[in-house]
Order: sequence, then C-alpha cells, then structure tokens
Amino acid sequence: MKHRNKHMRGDRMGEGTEEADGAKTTRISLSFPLSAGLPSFSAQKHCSSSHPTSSTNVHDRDGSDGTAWMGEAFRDKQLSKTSSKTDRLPCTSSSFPVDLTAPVSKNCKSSLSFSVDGSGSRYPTSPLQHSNKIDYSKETAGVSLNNGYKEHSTTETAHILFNLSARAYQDKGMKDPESSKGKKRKANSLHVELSLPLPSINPHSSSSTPPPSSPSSLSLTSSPLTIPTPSFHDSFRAVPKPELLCGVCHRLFSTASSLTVHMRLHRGGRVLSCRHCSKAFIHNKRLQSHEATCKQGLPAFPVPPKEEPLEEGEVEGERADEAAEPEQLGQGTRPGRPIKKVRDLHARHAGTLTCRDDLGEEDHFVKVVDGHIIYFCSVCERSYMTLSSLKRHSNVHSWRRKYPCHYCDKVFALAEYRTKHEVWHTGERRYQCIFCWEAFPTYYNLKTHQKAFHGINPGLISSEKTANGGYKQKVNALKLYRLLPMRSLKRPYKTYSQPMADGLLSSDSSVTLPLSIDSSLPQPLDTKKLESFLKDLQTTEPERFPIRVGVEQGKKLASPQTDMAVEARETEGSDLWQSGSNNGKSKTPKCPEENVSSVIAFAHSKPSVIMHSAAVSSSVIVHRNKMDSEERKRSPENHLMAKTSQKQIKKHSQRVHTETYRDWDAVSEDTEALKIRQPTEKLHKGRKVHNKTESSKTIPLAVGSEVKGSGPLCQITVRIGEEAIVKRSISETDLRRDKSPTRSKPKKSHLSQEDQREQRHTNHHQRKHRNSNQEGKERESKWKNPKLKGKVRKYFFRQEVREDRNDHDVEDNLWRPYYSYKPKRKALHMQGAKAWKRKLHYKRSLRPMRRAERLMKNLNKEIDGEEADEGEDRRQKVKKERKELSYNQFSKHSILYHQTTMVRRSGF
DNA sequence: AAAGTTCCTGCCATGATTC
DNA sequence: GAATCATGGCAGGAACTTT
Ligand SMILES: [Zn+2]
Ligand SMILES: [Zn+2]
Ligand SMILES: [Zn+2]
Repeated sequence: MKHRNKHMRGDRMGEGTEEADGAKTTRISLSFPLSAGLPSFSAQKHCSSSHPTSSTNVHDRDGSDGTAWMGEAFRDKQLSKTSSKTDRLPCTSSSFPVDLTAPVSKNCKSSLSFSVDGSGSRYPTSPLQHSNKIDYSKETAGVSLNNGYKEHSTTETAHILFNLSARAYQDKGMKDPESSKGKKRKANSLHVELSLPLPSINPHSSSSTPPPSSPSSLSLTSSPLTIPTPSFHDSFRAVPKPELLCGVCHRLFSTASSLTVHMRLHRGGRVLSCRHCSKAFIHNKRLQSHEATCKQGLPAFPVPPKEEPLEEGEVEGERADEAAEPEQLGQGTRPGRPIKKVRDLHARHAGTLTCRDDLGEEDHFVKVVDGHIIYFCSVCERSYMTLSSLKRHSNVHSWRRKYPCHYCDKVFALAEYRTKHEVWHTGERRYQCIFCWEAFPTYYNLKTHQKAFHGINPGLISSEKTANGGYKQKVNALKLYRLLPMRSLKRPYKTYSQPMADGLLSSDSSVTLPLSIDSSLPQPLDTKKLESFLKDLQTTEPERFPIRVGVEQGKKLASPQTDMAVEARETEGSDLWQSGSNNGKSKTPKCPEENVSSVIAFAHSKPSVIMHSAAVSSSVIVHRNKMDSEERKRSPENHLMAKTSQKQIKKHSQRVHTETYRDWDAVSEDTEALKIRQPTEKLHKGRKVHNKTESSKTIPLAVGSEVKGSGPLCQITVRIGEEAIVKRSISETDLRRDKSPTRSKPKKSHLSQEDQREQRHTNHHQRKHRNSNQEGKERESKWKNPKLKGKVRKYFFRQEVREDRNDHDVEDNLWRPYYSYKPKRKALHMQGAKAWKRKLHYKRSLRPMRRAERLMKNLNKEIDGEEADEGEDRRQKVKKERKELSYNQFSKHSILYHQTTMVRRSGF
C-alpha cells in the first residue's frame, strides 16, 4: 500500500525530472516574471519596499487581511522579524495598498509571494487577471480583471516555472537564506524563495536587512533580506534583534520565545525535575511549588506504563530525574549552549509514579540519544523529538481533550484533525492555485490539480520530511499556491486556568466565515448583488473586511473574502458565546448591516450565512453579528439564544435542537420559503466541487470564469442559532427570489426523510460510536461525493450533547476517527536502519492480521451483495462488528509486537 | 490499483501565564 | 517585560479507505 503511494510519488518525481534535486534545491527564481504563466503579480509597491511609511499604520490595521500574507512571506523569520508580535503582523492592507490581496490574513500563509519583483507585480494576480496590478480592492469594487490568463497554457506555465526553477537552482547558491532559516516555512513565505535572500545565513543580516529589496526580480538578489518592503511592517524595518538569531544555526526568529524553543533543539536538556514525579521544570520556583503539591498528591499513575528496561541513554522517569540533573542525561551538554536549563525533559516515566496532574495522564519516558532527548509515548512507544509533539500525541490515548466536529458527531483527538475535517462541512477552499486561481479544499486536491493541469512536479515544491515524518521545510521550497485565511480564525487559546474548556468544544457559533476565494464564481451569478453587497461591506469597513471579488473574464468573480472572521473564532467551550459578538480579540468585524441585505445576508447574532460558490470556488460569506429584525421575527429563538446566558442557551439549544430538525425539515421540503433552496441535481452536477472536473474545464482558460451555466451559484451555509447549519446550493434564480420574502422563514417543517435518516444516524452514533465510524463516513462521503452533493445536507450542532458527553462518560458515544483508536503503529518512520528493521518487523507481524482483515472485507462485500436488501443500518452494523473484530486482532497483535520489540529496541 | 482521506510529527507562531 | 508554557496550524508523506 504504501508502496502505492510511493509509487505515485515516484512517478511524479519522475515526471519532474529534476525533480528531486530541483526540488530540493530551489527554485527560486521565480521571479516571476512569470509573466508568463504565472500569475502576474502586480503591484509594486510592495516590493519596493518602500513603503516605509506606513509601516506603522500597517500594524495597526490588523492587517488582517490580506496583505498579510505578503508580509509574512517576506518576513520569514529569518528575516528580520522583529520580535514583537506586532511586527509580525503584517502588513495590512493598508500598507499595501495594492495589495493584496488577498485578504489573506496573516494567517494565511500563503505563499505566494512573489513579491519579489519589484517590478511589479507582486501580487499574484490571478491568471485571469493577468493584468497586473490588480488591486483586489478594486476588484471588489467590481472591477473586472481581465483574463489574460489564457495566454499561457498551463504547460507553458509549467515550463516557465520549471525553467525558473532550474535557473534558480543554479543561482541558488546564495539564496537560500531561507534554507538556513529553514523553517520558517510557514506560509507565507513566499516561498518562492525568491526572495529571500538572505544569503546565507547571516545572522544578521538577516535580520536586518530587510531592506526591501528592490524589486528584485527574480532573483533574489535582493538584499539579503529581502524584505521587500519595509514598509510592510514596521517590524521589518526594525532591525532584527541579534538575540533572535540562533547562534548555532544562525536562524533568525521573529520572537524571543520562538528562539527559545528553537534553542532547545540545539541543546540537550537540563532539567530541574520534581523528586517525586520527575517532572521537569525550567524555573526553580516552579519546581518548588510543584514539589510541594506533588508530595501530597503523588498519585500513582493509574496505568502503569510498561516497564521497559532502561537502556543506555534512556532516562527513566524518576531515575532520571533524580539523578537528575540534566547533565546526567547527557543532554545537557550539548555543545553549544547550555545555558539554560532545559526544560522539558520530563522524564516521566514509566514505571514509576508520576504526577497526574502535570502532564496528565500521558505518560512517557525519555531517552537520550546522542545528546538528543527523545520522548517516547509509553503507551505506543512512538518517539518524538519534541515534548510538545508527544503531548499532542498523547491525547490520542487519553482523550483528555476532545475536539468534536461542530457539524457532526465526530470527535477528534487533535484540534487540527477537526479543523481539517470540518472543511468538508463548510466547503471552505483555502488552497488556491496561483496559476489558475482555482481554490481547493485540501492540500492534496491542490497538488493533484497542479500536477494534472499545470504539470507541476510536487517535488519542486515539497519540503523535506524528518525521519520521523515531521515536517522540515525545504529551503527553497516554492509555494505555488496561496493559502487563504481560515474561515474561522484561530480560536483563542484557552486559558490555562480553565483547562477543560477546551475539551469540549462547543460549537461555536461564532462564526465563520470566510470564505474562500474561488475563483470561479459562475458568471451568471447574480454578481451584481454580490458586488454591491460586497462593496457595501467594503465601504463600510474596508479594512476589516477586505473583500475581494475576482473577476473572471471580464466578469467579476467574486471571491470576496470577508475576513470577518477575524474574529470569528471558533472557540471551544464557552468562549464561544462570548465571542459572539466580539470576540475576545478585538477584531470584531463590524458588518455593515444595512447594506448587506442584498443578497445573502442573514444575520443572526451568531448565525451566519456562508455562501460558497459552489462550483467554483468563489465564495462569499456574510456574517453578521446582529440579526436583523426580520430575522428575529423569524427566529426568535435564535435571538433569545443570543441573549441568554450560555447555560441557558445550551439548554435552550438542546430543546430547540429537536425543533430545529423539524423546522429544517420543513425547509427542505419547502425550501422556497427560505429561499435557500436545495440545489437541484442538475445544478450540482454542473459543479463539481472538486477539482477534477472543474478544474479541467476551467483551468486552461479562464478558469473560473466560465460560469457554469446552470450550476449552482453558490453554496450557502446557514446557522440558525447554534442549532443547525444548512448547506444548500443556490442558483441564480434562487438568489433573485431570495430577495426578501423568502426569508420569511422557514418555519418548521419536518425533516426530510433523509434528514431523519441522518438523525437516526446520529442517535445511533451516540449509542455506539465506534461502530458508527463507518456511518459517519458515509454521511461525510455524501458531502464529499460530488454526486451526492446535490442533496441537501444538514448538519446539526450537537453541542449540548457533546458537552454532556464530555463531561461525563458519554464520550464513548462519540464517533472517533478510525485511526484514533487503533494503537499507533508508528514506526515506519523511525529513524535509522534500526527503525527500518523494526518497521519491517512490524509489517511482517501485521501481515496476518491484514490478511484477516482483507478476508473480512471480502466477506463483507459478498454479504453486502447478498443482503442488498437489508437495511443499510444492518449492513453497517455487520461491517462494524467485523471491523471491530479485526481491530481487536490488531490490538492483540500490536501488543504482542510491542512486547517483542521493545526488548529489542535499544536505544534508538 | 488508483484515487482520495486521515493520520502523523517536526517546527513554528502566538496567546496565556509565570517569573 | 521577558521567559516559559500551551495550543494549534502547516507541510507533506505515510497509513488507510474507498472506488
Ligand atoms: Zn502513544
Ligand atoms: Zn463533521
Ligand atoms: Zn491551477
């Protein structure tokens, strides 16, 4: 299996040809001039660094949007980045007037950055646009861009890119600044490496230099730092603090804390650990206070970890600790820097006692290998380079925190998983191809698209991975896509003091929003309305909501993005409610309520409406904090909810929840009432959400531009209170109709049968979550499956339910990802030859089990065929049971494996 | 087998907390 | 204010499922 993948990869690589090397090395060059095919970038200002002026301003703005991405790109840590957060921020739009674009917020890490050039374009314009300089803002305004895109065929583009890459590669020598820095990765960076230049690592220069480079074109030549525009950010301007430069690897960091964390990589750890539980601390005081409490409690670890002989270098909890001192661990002394105590080593360990409170239940042990601390999960023995990775991982065993999907019953052990999963519900497309502007929901989709339509060799852009599967940014990795801001902004971190909050997330009502830009909104779209709407928004609060409308082929595409979100964060837990209006973060978007009306604006306090352009990608999301009177009338309950206290709300919601079902049901039948109609089949057919179909059509030319005639114009997601979310595709006509009346409200109706089915499904899930896995998937797949998209999809929030579960034991009823409850197999990535051996061993051991599974599968198929008539439920049930069976086998097997292999493992 | 989805993990940004 | 801690996003390949 994996082979398969490898295969694929291999193929791709092959295609690329230079692939690997090329890839690894750089690419860069892109300057983009690409005129050619690459999107053009417009503008210049940025680059020019110039803008000194604004810098300050920039900050202020939140920048949210858009521009940020650019800034970041440049910023790259390496660059200077000042440490202050603010600095980071980027540029706001204001700063760049032009810019951007995309409203990508800082979050966005988009990469594209092309900034580079001074010449001009920095912003990527969509291919369509081609012309340069496009101000998105203008776009919003309705400007249409042109589509010049066609001029270059995709192949050409690829070609160009390729050439550039090659060139870059040659030049590369210098460039890599990033490389050195490495990681920064993130996003934004332009990755294009282009820029960047820090020639090498210089430490400083780096930082400093941010001089905007001139627009360099291509090359990165720009000064080392490249930060194109100082103006972007003040920060940029600021000279990097020397302290932020890693003395070991010369990497530059934007913040002191980042550097601190980074330094841990270079030094081993020194630890101040608790005598009782061996927990490590950096601060003595903390240790002391901890010990005081630890003595008392000292709970024994509930589940004693397996005892494993200590191997060399291994630190076993207490032993390690006690002995403690870091130095003993070996780590301590890593060349370089000793200095601070290292922290984190918790040598918790296994066998012995541990303090529960601290890390919690997770228990792990540490081994020091070659001066490096490696953290092992005592449950599955996976190894981690960082404690944070281990902690994160530990939740898959402990489920101390649960991250339930806001739209369905699934629960994830990692917030990230949930985030990714929810994309399927929201339809958000954040990965935008810079060549054709088409946006995709997942990275995978994007890559697939680029490979297929633009001939992009993934190898060129990919980063390296660590032995353990971790991400290692490639130095010059090019990012040929833009990562649009998340529709729901990041949720505020929970307060530590209220640890549990997180565990249960509530769905937040908050909102969401945002959208993705797709490039393609169907032309027919009633764009005017949208435009006006957007305009209004913009006008109202331009800064906050940058809306962009892309125009395609002369038409506008709307891809407005409103970042409203800025704050819409999904908060987990109670925070949500608070966030409703203003989230903690200040940025509450203000919505111009008045204007909005036009098309789609439904506003509830929390409720939000999201329009996604279905077919293509553009999407518009309107979110309003307040409900308008109309809305209120219609849904008084919602209104109330908004006001009620959280608790009340929850209770209320629960009650309403059921009602809602009915209501929505009615809606579905009566769709007209809402005006949000269910998309008709044909509409859906027209749009394929995913790339494939769509892309094929669009890409070459104006990508999105073509509107798909009959296709749905957009997809709308409506949240009614916290209770439900309804997604529907709407056609132009629908929009028209929509106008006001419709809103009149859907009153309660009954759920459609399908919905009812779903509901049953849900219940079923609750009863037996594990078995429901499959079911959940089916449901999800419906959504994902283009064919099924036409159907109305409703997602109900079960926040209340979830909470209850969380609080108590109901958790078991939640659906959990398949992976989660299997013992992890890890291993494959382990490091070194030993790892491979182990891996092989593991695989071998798995064979029998897999074989059994396969047999079961086949059996299932047969049965399915035979029992075709039987209810789906029943079939599923059978399947599940079988699966479980197989799972059990697997578990046993795994255990065995561990038992046998642990012994063999020797220090790494 | 291919296509698609989910899991995984090193690294980093960033908010919260503690010193 | 700085250092530390916690959380979560990201890349992109591995692992796994579905077609
Ligand atoms: Zn584990
Ligand atoms: Zn879900
Ligand atoms: Zn494309």
